[in-house]
Amino acid sequence: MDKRSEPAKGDGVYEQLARIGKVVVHPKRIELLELLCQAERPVEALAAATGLKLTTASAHLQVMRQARVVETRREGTRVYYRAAGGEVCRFVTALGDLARARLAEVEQILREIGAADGGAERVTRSELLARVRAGEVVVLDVRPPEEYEAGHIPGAVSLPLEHLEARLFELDPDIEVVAYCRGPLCLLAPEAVARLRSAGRRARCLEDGMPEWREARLPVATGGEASKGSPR
Amino acid sequence: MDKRSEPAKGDGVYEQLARIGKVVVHPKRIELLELLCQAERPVEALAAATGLKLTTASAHLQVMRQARVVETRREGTRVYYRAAGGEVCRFVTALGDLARARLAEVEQILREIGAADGGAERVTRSELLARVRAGEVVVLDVRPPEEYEAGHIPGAVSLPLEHLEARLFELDPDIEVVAYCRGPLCLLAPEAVARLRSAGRRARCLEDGMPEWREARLPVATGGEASKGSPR
DNA sequence: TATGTTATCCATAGATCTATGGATAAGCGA
DNA sequence: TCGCTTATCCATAGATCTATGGATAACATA
Repeated sequence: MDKRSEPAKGDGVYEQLARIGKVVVHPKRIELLELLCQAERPVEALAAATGLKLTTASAHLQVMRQARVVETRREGTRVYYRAAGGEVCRFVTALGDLARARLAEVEQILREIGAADGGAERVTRSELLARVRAGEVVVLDVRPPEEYEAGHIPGAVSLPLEHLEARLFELDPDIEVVAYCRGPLCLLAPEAVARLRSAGRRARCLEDGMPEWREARLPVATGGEASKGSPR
Repeated sequence: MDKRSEPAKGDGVYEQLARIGKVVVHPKRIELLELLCQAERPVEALAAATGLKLTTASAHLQVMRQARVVETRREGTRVYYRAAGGEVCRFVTALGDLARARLAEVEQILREIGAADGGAERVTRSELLARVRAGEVVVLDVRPPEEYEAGHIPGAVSLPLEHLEARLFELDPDIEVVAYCRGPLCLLAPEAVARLRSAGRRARCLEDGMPEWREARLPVATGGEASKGSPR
């Protein structure tokens, strides 16, 4: 008669799968999950990033935790949430791929917002590897610093979108820029490329983003940049 | 003011993803989707297979259709539903993988029902390929005939679980049997293996099932068997 | 111990979802 | 055109989900 304990409820396998499905039925939860696939964050930051009230965000996170797709870590008075493993990111990626493939609306929206501008001209991962090795391009990580620190392409420069103009001088004008961000649905890199181009630079987006890079088993670096930033 | 038309509703990208998420929030819809990843079927068959009333099944299928994860084909008075593409199956697979990885309950349930019995002793796809080439094993497709016809491992014998005992004589007792079914969550192959063993045969399950085989880009045959069954 | 910060818990009103029976529609064959 | 089969549409009652404000809990620090 154990009816209140959270883990069990329906005992069929499909009821269990639906527990996870529940996570992706709400737009904000998908957004949260995508953020958590980039880096861990405290509740407050997640609420701010998604435009949710603190209590609402917390409630959503509880749902996700019950489904075991996120885990937490406490640090003082703060609780850091993170994706509970590679399968989680793979699942979100599969969801995104499916949506892009089947829902014309998605591509449409991406186009309208301008994210699709680089669609035909994205750099493949293997091309990037070759050209970066040859010193022909510089790689730009335009995500927020905490995501960069949680994992980035080795050798990439962290330059969050909001500092792009201010720190433009750091980039050699004669070398092409390849920007990347969270993934195909993320607008950061396309926006960066647009701005770089209007500043007269050569710039392109990388195909996909960090999760896909990781998934391709390519090397990932963590922590701050060696050359700049306080190593705190 | 266009508020009733189905495709648009929320226009953010995440609202669109949630349209698809909605499909997997209900256990029965996941079950339907998994069936549809194996073969197309008319509504009535789907209702029967999942234990739903016709109208309820139809309602679920409408939801899935709105999300564009299934497509239909009309044949006389019957409407055949099918998964809307490879991304759909990939998505369901990712969901299953995630559930197995994160929800201990799933493995637990599978074990209880007996599906996990072959866990440690499943045959990998590459091993199967090698041994079947060497003529050391016979491959058994224990799914319903319509699923076999929609796509099976080349050379596999169709022997639906319910006919296993009746047609046991067709199998050479001296050669090992490798059975496969829909995937890691499907109970057909494990059950078949259990029965074969209790009949004194050597038998094992293939890892995963048909969708994963397909996903691995291995060859897939369609239609009935060359040797038996009307070729209609 | 008192205070402030960060997050969770709780109750609830309003919105959304599900199952179901009855009516309707689309094909098929006589 | 008249049944007959298969599937969809419609209205609805009951269940479930979401957002939110207020209370509570867990820490840190003075």
